[in-house]
Amino acid sequence: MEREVRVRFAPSPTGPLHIGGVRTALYNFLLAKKTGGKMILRIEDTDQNRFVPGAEDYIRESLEWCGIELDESPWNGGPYAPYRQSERKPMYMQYAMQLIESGHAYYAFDTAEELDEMRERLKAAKVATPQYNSITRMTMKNSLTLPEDEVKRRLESGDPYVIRLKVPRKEEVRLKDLIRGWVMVHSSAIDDKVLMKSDGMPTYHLANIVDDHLMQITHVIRGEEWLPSAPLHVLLYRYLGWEDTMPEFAHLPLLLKPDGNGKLSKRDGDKLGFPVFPLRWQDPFSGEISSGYREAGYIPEAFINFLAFLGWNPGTQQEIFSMEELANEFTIERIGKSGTRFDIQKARWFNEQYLRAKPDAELAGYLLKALEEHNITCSPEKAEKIAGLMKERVSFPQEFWREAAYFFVAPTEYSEKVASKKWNSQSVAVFTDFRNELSTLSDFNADTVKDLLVSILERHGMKIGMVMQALRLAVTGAEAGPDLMQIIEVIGREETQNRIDAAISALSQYVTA
RNA sequence: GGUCCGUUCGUCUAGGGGUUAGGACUCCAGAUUUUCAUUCUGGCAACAGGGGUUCGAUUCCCCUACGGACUACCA
Repeated sequence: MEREVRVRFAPSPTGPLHIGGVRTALYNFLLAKKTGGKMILRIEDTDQNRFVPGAEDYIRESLEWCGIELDESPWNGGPYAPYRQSERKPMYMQYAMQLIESGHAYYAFDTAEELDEMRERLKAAKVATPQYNSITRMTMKNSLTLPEDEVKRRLESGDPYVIRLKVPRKEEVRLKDLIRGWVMVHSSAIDDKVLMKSDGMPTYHLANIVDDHLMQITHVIRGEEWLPSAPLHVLLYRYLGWEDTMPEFAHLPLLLKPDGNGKLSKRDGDKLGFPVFPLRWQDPFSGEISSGYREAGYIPEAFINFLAFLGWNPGTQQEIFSMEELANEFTIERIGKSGTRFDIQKARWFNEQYLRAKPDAELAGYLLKALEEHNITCSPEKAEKIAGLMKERVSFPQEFWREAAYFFVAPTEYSEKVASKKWNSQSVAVFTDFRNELSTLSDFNADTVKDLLVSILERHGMKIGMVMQALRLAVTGAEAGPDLMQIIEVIGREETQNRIDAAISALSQYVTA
């Protein structure tokens, strides 16, 4: 009997959700969606010292923006609630006790100073990896070395203690990773990890295994940084007697810096000028602001498409995928093994593709919003037309306003380059006729305006190429843009005439002969 | 340092014992356009190195180099 697929994304609310975390969440979601399974979100807040206000809301809002839907979460509940580890605190101790009783864990009373001392001592003795393990634990203060009655006394008197896993001295721990195949680690490389902290909270390792088991998780898809501790997790499943329902593991390759070495960090975004977080974030302590993809103008579907391809591909030539399509095509087998260098250029390209695929009416909304902020009124029809003219020349929605302001505001500055090269007495003569005869047009649209211009040019013995750039300059002040006749149609007859008049007087110094 | 993971164009990648090693982004050139952009066409550009195995390795194995992660009472 195949179990229903149940995957989880388990972030810590210690700050804004990193883009790598979003990808991890996405892959989990995709697997759930493909298999008709369930997607669970669990908040791993076992470290009270690292709690950051607002981080949990940020996670929630980020996933919503991305279109990653949760079947079970702290916010919409589920059959295995609660979904916050801090609220599950009472559940963990019994499993730690179970491990102590079966001889797989023990109490340890060492202070931080004593631990430091031990590590220093080992370092001085040139031990490669100073760690609390099968050998060193015999020199420390724990229930393996202390007399039974002293352990009892310490426990009863409330001495601070932790519970550590008793990792065997010599044992091969094997683990099958869906992406990497069999991974083998010798138990001597694993230290006696703390399972229960002295504050009564479990560590990640214990809480994670207990919750994944209790929540019937079938696949653990997480970042590669967890691979080294995965064998430890296998041990935990084994000692708890849960090995037969242990989830499958898939460790995702990391997202790397665009340049240089190392994994992608917050600093890289600042340095290279792109966001590393889905949403804008203001640090509640320092007030520092980090930019987000949403605010930068990325369309969530494009962002998701881009993210999906960072380490995964469908094996076909198709690149544009909706969430539905991604879910249909997704398989863990097609996730790559090697780290992925982050390339913002590709994200931008995806955004352009999505922007161009959107209907003009929808795009008009972006423009309308910007216009509102600038106190400019505009009909939806006009905004739609402008959006249609502009959409193939912008990468982000906010550029609709930035690049198309001349549709609403007459130019106050003119491109020096075009003015000096194209503005002359001949073109001024043509424009004078043109602005006057515009009034004679009974039907004012791009076609009739163009016909008029062509006939005037014929009269002057000139070709259209000789004046178009100058006319564009007069009307928009810019060197480039969409079809000029369309622009004129949009801004209207009178405004066009006014702008030509203004340009003729403003650019008179360029007229030489 | 130790353990583990990885290595195909600048980047994301397909492929896989015998291929002109394919695509996408970027970049360059040409065509189209009233300009710019779009679009179209074309171009530059890769199997980290050394040993094996094999008739034949980019593909399989080993070593080296390089890169990465981990090495906390953080996750």
